[in-house]
Amino acid sequence: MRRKSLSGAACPIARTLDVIGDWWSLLIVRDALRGMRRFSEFEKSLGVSKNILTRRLHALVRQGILETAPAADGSAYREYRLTAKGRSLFQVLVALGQWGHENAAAPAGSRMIMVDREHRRPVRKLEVRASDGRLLGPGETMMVRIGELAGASNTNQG
Amino acid sequence: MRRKSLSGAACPIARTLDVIGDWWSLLIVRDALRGMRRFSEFEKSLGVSKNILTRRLHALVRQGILETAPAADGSAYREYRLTAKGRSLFQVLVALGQWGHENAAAPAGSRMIMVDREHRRPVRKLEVRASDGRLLGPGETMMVRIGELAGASNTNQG
DNA sequence: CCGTATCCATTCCGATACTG
DNA sequence: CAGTATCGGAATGGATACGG
Repeated sequence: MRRKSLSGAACPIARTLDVIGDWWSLLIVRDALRGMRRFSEFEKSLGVSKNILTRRLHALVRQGILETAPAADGSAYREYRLTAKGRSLFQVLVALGQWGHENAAAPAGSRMIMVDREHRRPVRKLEVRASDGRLLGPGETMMVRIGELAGASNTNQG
Repeated sequence: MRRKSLSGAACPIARTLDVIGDWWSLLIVRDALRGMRRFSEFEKSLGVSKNILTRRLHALVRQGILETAPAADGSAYREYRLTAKGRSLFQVLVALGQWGHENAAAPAGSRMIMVDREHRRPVRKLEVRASDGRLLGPGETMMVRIGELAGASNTNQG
């Protein structure tokens, strides 16, 4: 039988899960927060097949989390942008990232990226300094507090 | 073909979704944070059939989010308690609740409950005062900030 | 009360092939 | 590049019946 809808639940947690409780949606939003807009970007990042990417993208648009616009590069295609409603999922992703960081082992060699909380995009140029003021170089690590971390990597699978 | 596992993903968000990305898990954790421990409590609260509740419960135990212990009431059965790992999902639920509160309409007449952040349980006795110091009574509402809110209701579906 | 065991319907995901 | 159209396999959810 069909899965029960929770869209009318009194609990806001349940209602949220009804909207973005599925697997791919949050990963798409994550990538969108990183600045991705084009179909092929999502496809490459997620390693998902076109048909289900299309389905998820359309579902997110239907729910007002993404919106389409003419592609910025002038091509005949559209791009997918987060709405305000979609951007506000940022907090959810921070919490998920933080939990995973602390409770699910990362594969060797993986790295985090920093996200600009104000502009809600990945920070591409960043100076990181240790407590003694020394500038950290590539390969060095430091602890960061929740809220500064949105989690990500440079691989193509998640 | 089979859904790809993200347990080895470099991104902590993806790893988290691999663990608790499914529908029921977070709702069970939510109820556990409210103090529920017994099979029948979850069953009644979620309105889920026994067989899938069993499946989800066991999965959560396997992943170290819940653990079983002899029932506190001395009966022959077990109860399910959150581990530290499970309790730390609190932040995720707060974020989900906050988003739903702001972006998914609540049905008429639904109410929120307050959660004690330190003990991570619902607050059963609570004085709520308006900015002028007046004590709010039943049926009155006020805005609360994220972090004070974990979302819930008094219905049996979510 | 707390499950286990079946059975069925639906949904979801992935591969592949095809199109403008 | 950005999809659409099928297809099959697998996991999921729900109903129900049964047992300790």
